[in-house]
Amino acid sequence: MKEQLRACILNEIEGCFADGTLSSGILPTITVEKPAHAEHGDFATNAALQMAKAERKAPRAIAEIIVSRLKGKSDLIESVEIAGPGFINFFLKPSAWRETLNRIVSQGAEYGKSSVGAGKKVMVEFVSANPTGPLHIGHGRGAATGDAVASLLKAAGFDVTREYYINDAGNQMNTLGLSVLLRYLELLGETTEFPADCYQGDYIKDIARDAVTKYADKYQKVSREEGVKFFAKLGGDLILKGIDEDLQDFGVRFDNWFSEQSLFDEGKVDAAVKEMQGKGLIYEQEGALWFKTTQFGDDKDRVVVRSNGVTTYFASDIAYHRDKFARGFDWAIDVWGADHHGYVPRLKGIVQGLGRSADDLGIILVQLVALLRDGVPVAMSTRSGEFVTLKEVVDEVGRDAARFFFLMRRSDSQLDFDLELAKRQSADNPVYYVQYAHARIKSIFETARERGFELKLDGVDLSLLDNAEEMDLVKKLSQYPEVLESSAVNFEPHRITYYLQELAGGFHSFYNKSRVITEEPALTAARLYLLHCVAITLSNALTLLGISAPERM
RNA sequence: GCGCCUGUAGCUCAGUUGGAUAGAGCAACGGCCUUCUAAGCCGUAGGUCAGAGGUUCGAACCCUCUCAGGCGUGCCA
Repeated sequence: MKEQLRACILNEIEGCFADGTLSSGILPTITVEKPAHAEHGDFATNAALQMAKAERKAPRAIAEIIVSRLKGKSDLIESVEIAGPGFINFFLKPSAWRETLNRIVSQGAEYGKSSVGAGKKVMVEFVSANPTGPLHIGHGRGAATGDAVASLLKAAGFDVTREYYINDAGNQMNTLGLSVLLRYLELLGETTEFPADCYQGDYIKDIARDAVTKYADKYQKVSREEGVKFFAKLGGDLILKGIDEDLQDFGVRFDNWFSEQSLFDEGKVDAAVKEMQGKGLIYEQEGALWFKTTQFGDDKDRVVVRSNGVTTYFASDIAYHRDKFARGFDWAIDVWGADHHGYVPRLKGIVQGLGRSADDLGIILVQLVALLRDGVPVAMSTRSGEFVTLKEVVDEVGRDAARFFFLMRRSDSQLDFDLELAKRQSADNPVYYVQYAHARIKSIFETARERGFELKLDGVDLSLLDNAEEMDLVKKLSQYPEVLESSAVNFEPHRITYYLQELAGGFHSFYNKSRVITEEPALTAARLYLLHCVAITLSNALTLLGISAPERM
């Protein structure tokens, strides 16, 4: 709708150049947007303001010229007026708005999707937590965000792959192996000292306990080195399996799980380092190899291979991102905890070092979650092992509420997650507010059916939808595709949660003002048609976020 | 010290990428259920957009500085 109008305006401006009423010949970059106040029309453009300088004319005079040409040119437009310093306000015909409803019905579950992505291959990599412990609530926000962004991009026409990068190489796996081994030995009666830098959580003891029942004292007899290695593998596999289960319960499924270790096994780390050396981007100093990230705007260069010959995680990152592009992805999106924001320049450096644009890597930073219970902070500390896991949260408040809460705020701002609020079945709780709207509509359809009204999709007189609440709803529905698109390209799923609350609010207002099932069959049919469209749109948006649209509540 | 992020109503946050009189939800106050789900609706009140300069027709948004908070700044991951 907006784009049609924009095209129409630009067309008339070109017309003005052609017949000499405007002379600059410079086509302005104009905005067409929904004004904050309804009295300013359905849409407004700043075209005349933008052209004032180049045309050396007063904005209002330019607006006059454009408006005079626009008259009668489009069957969308009811009226046009010039306002304020030179805005052109458009009032569209109600019939133009109502066309949205037919589009929604014909597109159904596809309504809102677009093809701006043009099939571009994009990988969204998210969660990627070390397999050294269960997912905690912070990972949950990353999971919800990554999954929603992936869905949004898919809906915007991108070819999306979801990937989990498993950090199964390096130090932390040894620490895991040692942690399990020590607990295992403890259970077998050995008195051992459990170091502070080992993983303290009870899940380590659980793994050790299982190992005792399964293997008895078999691994008490082997060398320490062999024991650590064995339990690192055992623990890593078990924990990863648990992570996968927790994610599935949360409604997140990955297309691919990518092992860091495989990069080493397949020689990809060496190959990546060699490639960068070949490009002169890696140099040696004090026995270590350094990557020239400063060349790409980083504060300092970063070590790739330490002087003891061991590679850093950064070397893996080079190899991993090189591999992503080698696999044919045009665009790589990484979702990180915001505490890693310092790594943005060096990762952008990798991508540029690979000969690509810095924009080929998109990074979404997800801020901390502050867990509350009735407004009181819940103590969380990874150190002591007393963190709140994603599973606990999902078990307590449910998948839908958890996902909605995680997505309610811009990802780079901190989030307060109140467990009691998330469970409350009242208006304070936005999840229920939105889901209730959907369930209420379904319930109306049920009642309608009992009273002999079936949903009609043909021959419905939509012009009967003319009161304020109905028109507001229709307009709100028509915004959905734009909201979806901007939400996708900006990685901002929170816009969808806001939109959902507005759409649900529009419905609830309508519901309280007007009866759907009336004595007049034509009006009833028109309103059912409208609500059918609301239900489709609510369901489409909720589905995108991984939240259910319940039939009844 | 340097770098990044944040600062909008009492609280939690939006603000369509620079547009017109800055918006929601909680909380507060006042109303609405014999009628399709009150898990709902309507109304009132609430603001120096941290502060100061600058850019221009026009700034919460862009630039500079100051203040406050958070995070980062390893040959750790």
